[in-house]
Amino acid sequence: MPSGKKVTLKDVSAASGLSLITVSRALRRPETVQEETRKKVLKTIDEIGYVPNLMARSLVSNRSNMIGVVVPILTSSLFADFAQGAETVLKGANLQMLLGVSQRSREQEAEAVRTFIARQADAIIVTGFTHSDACHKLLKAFDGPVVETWNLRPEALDISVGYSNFDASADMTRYLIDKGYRNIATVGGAFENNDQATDRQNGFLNAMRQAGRSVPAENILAVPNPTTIESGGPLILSLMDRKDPPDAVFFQAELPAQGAMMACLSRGIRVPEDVAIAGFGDLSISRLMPVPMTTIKIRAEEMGQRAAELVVQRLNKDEVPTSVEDVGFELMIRKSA
Amino acid sequence: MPSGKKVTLKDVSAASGLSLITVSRALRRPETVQEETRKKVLKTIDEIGYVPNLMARSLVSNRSNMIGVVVPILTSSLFADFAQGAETVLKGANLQMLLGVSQRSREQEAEAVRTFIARQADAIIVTGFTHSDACHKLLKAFDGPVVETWNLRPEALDISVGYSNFDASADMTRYLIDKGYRNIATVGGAFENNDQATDRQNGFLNAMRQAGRSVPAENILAVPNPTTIESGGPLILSLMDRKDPPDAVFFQAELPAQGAMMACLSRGIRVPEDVAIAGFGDLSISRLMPVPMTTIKIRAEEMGQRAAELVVQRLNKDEVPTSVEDVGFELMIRKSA
DNA sequence: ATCGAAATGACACTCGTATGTCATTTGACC
DNA sequence: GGTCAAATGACATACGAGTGTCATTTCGAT
Repeated sequence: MPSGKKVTLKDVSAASGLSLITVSRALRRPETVQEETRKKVLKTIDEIGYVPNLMARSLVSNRSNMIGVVVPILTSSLFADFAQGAETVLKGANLQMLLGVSQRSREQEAEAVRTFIARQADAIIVTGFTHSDACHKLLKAFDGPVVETWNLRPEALDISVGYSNFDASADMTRYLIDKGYRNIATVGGAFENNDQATDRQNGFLNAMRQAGRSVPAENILAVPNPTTIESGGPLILSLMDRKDPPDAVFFQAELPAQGAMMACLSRGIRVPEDVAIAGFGDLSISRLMPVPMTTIKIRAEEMGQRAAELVVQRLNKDEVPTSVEDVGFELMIRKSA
Repeated sequence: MPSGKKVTLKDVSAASGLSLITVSRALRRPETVQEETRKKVLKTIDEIGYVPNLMARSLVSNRSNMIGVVVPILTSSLFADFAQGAETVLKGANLQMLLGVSQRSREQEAEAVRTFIARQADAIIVTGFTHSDACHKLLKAFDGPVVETWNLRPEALDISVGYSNFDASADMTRYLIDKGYRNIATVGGAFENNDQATDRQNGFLNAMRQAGRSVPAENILAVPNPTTIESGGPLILSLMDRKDPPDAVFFQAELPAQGAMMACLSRGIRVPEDVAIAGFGDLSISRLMPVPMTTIKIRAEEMGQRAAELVVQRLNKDEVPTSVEDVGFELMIRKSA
């Protein structure tokens, strides 16, 4: 273990022969000390390797400069994009991101939020609007900006940055209907504690209803949580084995859609001739697949950036004009449907 | 902004009518207070929503329970897996992960490390062995476990957990040679400040040399940093347009390999008949591609877990038997080469 | 009622940094 | 040598939690 001990301001003071106060001033208000003194301090700091203790500083200033961010999982491109977007903006504002992973469990989300609060985070960014009572209470009592992301809902706690999962899903469904598909199945996933997934499902059902289409129960399917590329293949193959197979399948998550397409192609099932496939999420590979995927593009990185930007604005006491920001989505009509 | 003010132990004391000391004891050494008192304290805490200030606690205990982790990028499945692995283990040990993204820049890495130290992180986990002088100095002076990951190198600072990029690359190269490919090209990427990429390149070159194969300069290619799925297609198409195109291309990164395969297939270039493609990284889709990808599996999540586990062990003052841990890799021989 | 132990409280001090008030030193200028 | 401002220093206090020492209160057992 590389070892040195903690070097404090006091050590800098001792090593430089200057008083603690002067050293402190040289760093915090350089204009109040002589240039020469300041240089001496900086030189000493460099020599003995002093790094200021931000925790102690935070205790005094009542600002930790840390921002808590909760994501359901990291190992999903979109959430990684989101986290990366947030991290970039936060770093630019000299803020440290605290990352928590909830695994889509309300308890883990609450635990992460509790930890952020205990660590004196200045703001908290969470995914979705579905929280446990405890978590809700914590966030409401929290003294700082709270951003809910990845969806739009009326019951926002404070700020929200997202897109309408309901509308996105409904738009895609309408597109499929307009395209003339008559036997449309849908595959949801990761419903637990997940308003995004629920809204996607409802968006589909609503659009179908509005078009006067009934949806037989066997056309509403789901893959286990977390959604993976592996789950799509077996599912669509079992669908295609039916005597009245669907002519279109709308996957409410991208990975299973990709897996489904791969499975179809390797079984000689043509996409979209034999079955159309639509996804949700638009990963970078989707466009390059053997049959480019028709899907919904989500601006995950931008969402992370905006969430962070709004936090920064709030913390700087600038007003935040709108507290609900819709970053939108985009139907990517390609070949697969 | 949800608002409440900071609630301190003192407030609990006031609200409960108990002295500060008793409240403190009720929490820290429950056996020294009466059961009834303890309950009263807990009830008050719940009522007024007290959350302990871990920063203040850390100041005294000299332990922040935060662990800094630097990754080059988050938006790469493997690094996300790695971070997720680390996060899971750290959370299990009641440790908070501080995530820093270096974008493969030495300066940003150094900056992240400096921040971790300033925030009193108890341990630091970095990617690779290539650090700026400043960063190296910081890590050497750091008073806590330092883990270098994603490679194995003799010049480790402290602990290291990784696999041999050199060997992995060399193994794949030998496999291609043994398979009878005679005109093998390679595509590297993200070489800047990246010992992993460098070692992969050298592993290839070394294996070729040992097999008595010369590698013409035009067979050594690179994609820009960061590596993307988009870069693979144009590159392999230009290769295949040569009058003496390679019969195998070893991509030292997975995404360009995937992009290359997709591009070939949509151009009617058969894989592996017209050109074999090998990758490095084995993302979950690789196995499911139209032509399953021959590649090298890296245990990214496990690497993150082990790095975190070793940190936890060290912090618990248990001995860490080996300070160099090889998590290995695996050649995944599939159809594409 | 008395004794003793357990429970609780009071006070001082620590961690590293920051700041406000006031005192002292330094140096330049006349 | 005297004056004044700038630079520096000393001291106290704060942030929130925690500990050590010692004093006081409470309560049960005798």
